[in-house]
Amino acid sequence: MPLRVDGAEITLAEAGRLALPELFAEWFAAQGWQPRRHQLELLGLASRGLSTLLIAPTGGGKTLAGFLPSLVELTEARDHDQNARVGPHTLYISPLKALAVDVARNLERPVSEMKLPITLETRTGDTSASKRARQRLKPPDILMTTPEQLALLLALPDASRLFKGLRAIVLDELHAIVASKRGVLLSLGLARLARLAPEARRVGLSATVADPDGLRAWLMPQTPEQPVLAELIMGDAGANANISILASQERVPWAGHSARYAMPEIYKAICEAKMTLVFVNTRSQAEMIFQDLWTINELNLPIALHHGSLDVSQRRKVEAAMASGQLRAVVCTSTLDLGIDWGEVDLVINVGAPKGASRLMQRIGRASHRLDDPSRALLVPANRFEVLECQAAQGAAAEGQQDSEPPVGGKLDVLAQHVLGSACGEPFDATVLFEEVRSAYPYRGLTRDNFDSVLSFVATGGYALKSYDRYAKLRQLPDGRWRLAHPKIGQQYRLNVGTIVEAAMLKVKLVSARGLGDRRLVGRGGKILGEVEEWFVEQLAPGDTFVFASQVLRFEGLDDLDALVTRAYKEDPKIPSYNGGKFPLSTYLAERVREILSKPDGWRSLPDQVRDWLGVQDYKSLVPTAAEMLVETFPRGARWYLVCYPFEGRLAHQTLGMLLTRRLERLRARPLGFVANEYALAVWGTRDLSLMISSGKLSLDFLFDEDMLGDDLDSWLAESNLMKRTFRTCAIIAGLIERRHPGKEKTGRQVTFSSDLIYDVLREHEPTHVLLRAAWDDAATGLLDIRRLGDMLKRVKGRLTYRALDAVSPLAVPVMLEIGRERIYGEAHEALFAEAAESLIDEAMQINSSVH
DNA sequence: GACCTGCTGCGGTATG
Repeated sequence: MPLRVDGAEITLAEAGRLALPELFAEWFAAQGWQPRRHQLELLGLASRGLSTLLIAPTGGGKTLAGFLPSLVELTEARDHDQNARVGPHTLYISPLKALAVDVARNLERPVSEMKLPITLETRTGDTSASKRARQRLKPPDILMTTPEQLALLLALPDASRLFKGLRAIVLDELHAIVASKRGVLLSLGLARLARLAPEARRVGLSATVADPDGLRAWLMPQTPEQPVLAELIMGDAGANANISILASQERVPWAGHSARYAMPEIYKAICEAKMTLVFVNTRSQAEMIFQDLWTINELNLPIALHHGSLDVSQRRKVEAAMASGQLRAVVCTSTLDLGIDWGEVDLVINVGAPKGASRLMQRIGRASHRLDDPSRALLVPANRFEVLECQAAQGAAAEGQQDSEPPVGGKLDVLAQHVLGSACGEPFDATVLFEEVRSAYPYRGLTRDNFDSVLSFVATGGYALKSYDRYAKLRQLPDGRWRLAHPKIGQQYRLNVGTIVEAAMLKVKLVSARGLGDRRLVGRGGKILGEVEEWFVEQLAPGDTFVFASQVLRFEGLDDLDALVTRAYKEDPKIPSYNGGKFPLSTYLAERVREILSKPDGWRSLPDQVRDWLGVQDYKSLVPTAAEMLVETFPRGARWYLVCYPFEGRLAHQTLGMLLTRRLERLRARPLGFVANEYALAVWGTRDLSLMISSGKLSLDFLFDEDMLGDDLDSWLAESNLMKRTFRTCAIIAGLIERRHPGKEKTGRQVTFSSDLIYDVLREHEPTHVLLRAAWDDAATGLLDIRRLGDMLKRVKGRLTYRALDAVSPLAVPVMLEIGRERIYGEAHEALFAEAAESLIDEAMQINSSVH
């Protein structure tokens, strides 16, 4: 893209000389670099005090671009009141502590090489208390920190003094942060900064996203009238990624997610590359694949493991080994999605469903540092449906389509935390705070009513909890402003700041043991290997074995918050299981999968086995077009099954399943249970569903009508454990329940217990409590995916295609195989037989049976 | 005997 100055086209080098002070231009030249276009553009906008969103792929000097204007300003003392300034000139916010440290280290080089008169420091939870205290008195020019630390800094009594001189705020990995409650908290911090330092410009650094305007608005203080957008700079796109799908010689499984069939082929790809990242979707799968690779690792390649449940020290070791080029492969989860570029990765393997085009592109981007090198990636589908999903993702990548998550909207529990934090500094005026909060993009639509109920919750606990002293956190001064009820509450706030709420975890401690049975003596001291979720350990009996931290361990017993284990040499261990989040199949990829299905001409590019599968489906039942939804009924054993294919992801299907069974119950169809996967939903019962439909007793249009969302959702949800879990998170974030208290850590069980208790009290006495509403909002957008379900029901209205079949169809096999594998709603007490896979597949693929 | 799903991230301060 040519650059123009006063109408004349100029080269980048010339532009660099124009915009960059000589000192900087020389330094660039000494590196053998030319300033990139986006770096110069950002300099230009920053010099006019404009806030900017910079979207660029990794490896393009994006971070340096973000800091360049600050370095120049600080060097040239364009900043007039520099001597008067007490606080930092530039604030850098990263979602990862390690990234803040890494960026600081990278920035120190130009600063020291050019001998710039600039101080820069990091401040995270790892920073020593003494350094933090010193930083308050004498802050650096550039402070690099996390969203949580910003909240803490803003809660200091001298926050306004500290930030008055702030000139720039750099927000790294913005696309990732806005999609979480951490981003919501950060947006409130930014709104405060906008009041303390109205002149500070913002720089957002982001990967490519689906909707840049959403991020541009997120960056800016909003006014009620119309959205205010930051400037936008698009960095040059990198070379297109070279993505292939594993063409396996093996049989691709009908269901399951292990991808074990492909292990030799994955190993071969690792052997042929210099350095490979193997991304998987879950921690337990990372453990499993790592084990499998080791057993076939004939060449003894150095292969490592990296996921979020491993101890930090273990992870740092792997990272260091990677950076110094000692490893040939790392099996990892999304821990390595973001941040630092570790080493010279030249191949990315993604095992299992990609789930989303943007997520996949982010991962693949890890495979090239240099902009002009195409990244190489290999997708390994774990089952037949995933072949379709991989192809959808491959197509999306080729077209540069994005499906990144939009910013999370204003949450009431996060607001409650912020309101409390606001009172920690100086007393605040409610109306001033309300206006400030509304200038944060996620809260632009917040009503005064909602704000007031949050404020009253923080002040008193709300109507139902008013009589308990401990929930009264604010007092009103005679002039109407609000202050903390007690200084102790400020300390409580600081200890519990942040929006990350973890499941109850136990540390896994490797100890020594002697003897057998009752005489077994187990040591108490040992090395911490990492953490597993409490509920998993609760299922273990002493003597059980499981794989963790890439070794087989024997569970010995509990010691307070530790699970004691010893080394074991048994075969068939249990795999540790974590109850983590679930990434749903993105709507965008779902659409593409439906497109692929609906165009038989394109099936040629699919592997033979997958093509045959779809071919038989087409012959025996039907392969739906992109717009319609296929519903099939068929008998099997003593039951009748109804299978539908919305392709909307497991979460939405679970909710649909729950609602459908309730509706079928009312229609006297006697449903017994349902099971869902990412693509389909199966419901079954004892009555002849085909007959009910053909005789008009059961109308599919009625069954799938959108009004079902109003049906029983509320009553069902209120009773469910899911809602209690969600409430626990909101209650912790809002400060109703403390996770940490001076002097004592709470166990997960204690927290859960008090949370359940409060939940029941509120449900009975104050069903409209802010936190119940917050929890409902989270459940609706998260675990239940109600919006998506609603959109789907709208989409398929009047477009249901129905087939009454004699027997199971090929497309139904994967979801049918899920039966017996998981706990089934509605049929908890009935013993379920798992479907015998072979007979099910034979029946589905038989083509001489009669067809309706 | 084959089969097994479910991510990541942060976190205090004043005083002795």
